[in-house]
Parts: sequence; C-alpha cells; structure tokens
Amino acid sequence: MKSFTKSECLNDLRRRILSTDLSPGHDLDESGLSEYYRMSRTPLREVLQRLQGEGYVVMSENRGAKVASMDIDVLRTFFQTAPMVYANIARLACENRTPGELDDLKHAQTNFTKAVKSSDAAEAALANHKFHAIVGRMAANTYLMAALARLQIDHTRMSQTFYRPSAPAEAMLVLKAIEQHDAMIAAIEAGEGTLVIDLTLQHWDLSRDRMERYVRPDPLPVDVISLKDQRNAI
Amino acid sequence: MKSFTKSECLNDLRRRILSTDLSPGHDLDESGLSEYYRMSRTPLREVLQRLQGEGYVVMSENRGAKVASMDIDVLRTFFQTAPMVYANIARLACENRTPGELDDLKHAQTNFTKAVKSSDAAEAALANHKFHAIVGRMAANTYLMAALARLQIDHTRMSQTFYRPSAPAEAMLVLKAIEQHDAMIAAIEAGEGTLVIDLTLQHWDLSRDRMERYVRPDPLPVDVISLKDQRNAI
DNA sequence: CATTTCAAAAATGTATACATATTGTATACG
DNA sequence: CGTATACAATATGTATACATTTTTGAAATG
Repeated sequence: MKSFTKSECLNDLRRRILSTDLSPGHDLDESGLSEYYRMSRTPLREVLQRLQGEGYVVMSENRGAKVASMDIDVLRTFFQTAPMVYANIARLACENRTPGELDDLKHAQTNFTKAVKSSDAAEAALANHKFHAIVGRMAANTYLMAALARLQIDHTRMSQTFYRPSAPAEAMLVLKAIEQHDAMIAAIEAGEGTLVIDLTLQHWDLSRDRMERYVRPDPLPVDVISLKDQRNAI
Repeated sequence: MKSFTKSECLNDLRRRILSTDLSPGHDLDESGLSEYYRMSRTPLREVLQRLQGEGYVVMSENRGAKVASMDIDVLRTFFQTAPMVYANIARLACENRTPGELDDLKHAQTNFTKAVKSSDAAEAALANHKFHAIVGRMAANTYLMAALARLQIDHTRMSQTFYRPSAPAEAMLVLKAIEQHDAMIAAIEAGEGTLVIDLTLQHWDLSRDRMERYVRPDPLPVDVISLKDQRNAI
C-alpha cells in the first residue's frame, strides 16, 4: 500500500469521520493509524491535534483521541442553532461571493448530482458537505465559518442515511434537495439575499424532517409473542 | 528558570497573544519557544497545532506559525457578527445556566473589578475575557461557542487600550462596564432572557464605540512645516 | 465468588537525531 | 550594475528511542 502525506492523512481522516466509517466515539489508536497511513507517530499526532481543533475528534490527556461523539444534548443544540447560522451564511454569501467561488459552487453541484444519480451514498453526503462549505467560504466571515464548520460535521454524519433512500418517496426528497441547490445558486448569483434565506430555510426543513426521523425513528413494533419466539430461537 | 508543562505552555501562549504581548502577525519560532518553555520541539509543535485550531495562530507548510493577524476585512466581519453572537449566547445562558456556573461568573466579576481598580490593564482585559467565556459556557451550545471563542480572541486584543484609560471620562466608561456586568449577572440569575439580550447589546455598544476609535483613531495633525523640519533634522 | 494487588503489556508523552525545505549571501556572469 | 546561481545557514518536518502513564489480566485475599 502507498504512503500518505500529512495533508492526505488529514483529509482522509476527515472523510472517514464524516462518512461515519469511523463512527462517533470510536477510539483512535495512534500506533494503528500511523501504521495505516505509513508515517511515524510524530506527524500523525499533529494531525490528530489539528482535527481536535476543528472539532472532528476529542483528546484527553494520556488517554488518546476519540471521534467526536453525537450525544443527545449536542443534537438538541444542533437543531436549535443550524437554521440561524445557515440563513445568515447564505445571506452573506449573496453579498460577498466572487465569480470564482460561484464557479466552484456550480462545479460542486454537478458533483453532488452525479453522486446522487450513481447512488453512491457516502459520496453524495460528502459532495453535499462540500457544496455548503463553499457557500460558507463565500460568506467570508471567519466567526460564522467556525460555527458552520462544526455544524457541518454533525450534519453530514447524521445525513448519511438521507442518501440511502429506501422508499421511492424518499428518493424524491433527494431529487428535491438537488433542485433546491440549483435555486440557491441562482439566487446567490442574482444577489437576492431575501430569497436565498428563504430557500436555505426550506432546504433546512427538508433535511431536518429526515434527520429527526433518524434521531427519533418510528418505534419498533411491540409484539411480545414474536419477541419470545426470537429468544427461544437463539 | 522553571520548566513548563504542556498545558501551562498552552495557557501562557494564549495569554501572551490575547494581551498582544505577542502582537498580531508576529512570527513564532519553534526553536526559540521550545527553549523559552524548556521543552522539546515535539510537544511545542503540538501546542502550536492546537492553537491554530483555536484560531490563535495560523500555520503554513514549511513556513512556521504566526500569531493570527487582525487585518481590515477581519475587523469588518467582527463588527458585523459580534452583536448577533453575543446576544444569542446571552439568551441561551439565561435558559441553561447551572448554579455552579453562576458562582463562577460572580467570581470572575470580582476578579475583573479588582483588576480594573488596580489599574492592571492586561489583567483587566483577560478577566473580562474570562467573564464572557463563562457566559459562553453557560449557553451550552458547542456551535455558537466556536464562533464566540474566535470573536473573543479579536475582541480581547482590540480592547487592550480600553483598560488603559487616558482621560477621566474614559475611566468612567470602564466603571460603567463593571455595572453592566453586574446587571447581566442579575438578569441571568433571574432568567430574564429579553432583559439580558438588551443589557448585552448595551454592553456591546459601549465596547464598540471605544474599539472603533482604536481602529479608526483621530487622524494625526497635518502639519507640513514641522514634518519638513523633522526630515531635515534626520 | 467478588475484590484487591501488583507486575507485565500496551498506549501515550517527550527528547534527540536526522532529513528536507527555505532563506540569506557571496560570487560569477551577462 | 543588476541578475542569476551555488552554497552555507537556518528553520521546519519526520523517524526513532526512550520515559511515563494507563490498561490488562492473573494470582492472592477476604
């Protein structure tokens, strides 16, 4: 297997965390990772420190690094905060976007569409992440960007199931997300701040409904008899 | 000179950056710092990586670390973003504060008052930083906290002059800041969200007026003749 | 049988040596 | 005289060895 550079290692770890290939709370072993990425522990530790700063991992003294968890009260604040930050970012993106960034956004959207069409769930989630990260860059606001980056980590991890639609009705929701992206691009290009806020909040509503079902799914059917059968079967 | 632990080094660097002892843009030399803190470069580099993640320093490949700068467009977004974040944080603090945190806040306020009374400018700025950081912790919102932390870095650095009042009228403004803190504590304790938002915005206005004068000070007197004299004198 | 003790194993933390990249400077060349 | 190039000096990046801390697990104890 080939050897990784430090920034490749950084990106790969981000990718694996966002795709929940490395699940929330997962313990990150320095020796194991340094062997996996074919580098010594020194640069690998620096990568972990940096990922901690970005909110991907948490580290504790003499006890190593873990993938950032997604416990219940984190999720509460997530749903509380996301619409405000996304809306404000979108408005600022309208005002401050550069032509080059607009091209980047369109390019990210074609990648997103492609990933969705090819039913590559993890890739679709990451492409969506990239799309919204570019909108964040357009806003050109360091402070809100810090909040957005952390929101996106949890958002992308939660939306993994979104792009793995099980029913036709849910596949339609993903197509609707694509349309919403297109509308947002148009609004940003036209500099229509009020419109893009509206579109962003609609986009958020779509995502939120799907996520809330993931966080609080339909309860399993309570069927004592079949449960008893299963137990006997073991 | 005594030897530093890693977390002491981390705190000391934060402190020196916030007090502009290490000025914005200042180049951070690994060898020099590792000698200063009496530790090897390995842990020191990890400290720098972490400070980068927190927004205190910026690093570039093969080119070392610098103290985060405060250029003009950073300041623009600062004034744009701060009131929204501070207000929202304050409101959430009202809802989510624990009794222990409230004690911490009162304690931070006495420290702040003490520092102001003893005319220790750097200490006053840092105590004020601590005060608002505790309000941030009360809000219990990771995402907004990320934005607040970055805002505070720049806010504290800019407010250095605030606590070094040159005229009696300006000394009164600092005393007013103390009163505002007390009012905020009372409002948070009483859980009066609307009131604390109002107080926070008033507190912000006071700080902003003073900072804007720092950023855009009264222009120097244009006196061509004396300038010419100075040039001849060299 | 549960609990404690303690030593071995494994993981994290730090120091040093070495590798690579950048920067500064003197000399050669147009 | 300005520019380019080579080389030394300096700074950053990485690997390895060693130190310290935590975890593990088996034996001892109540």
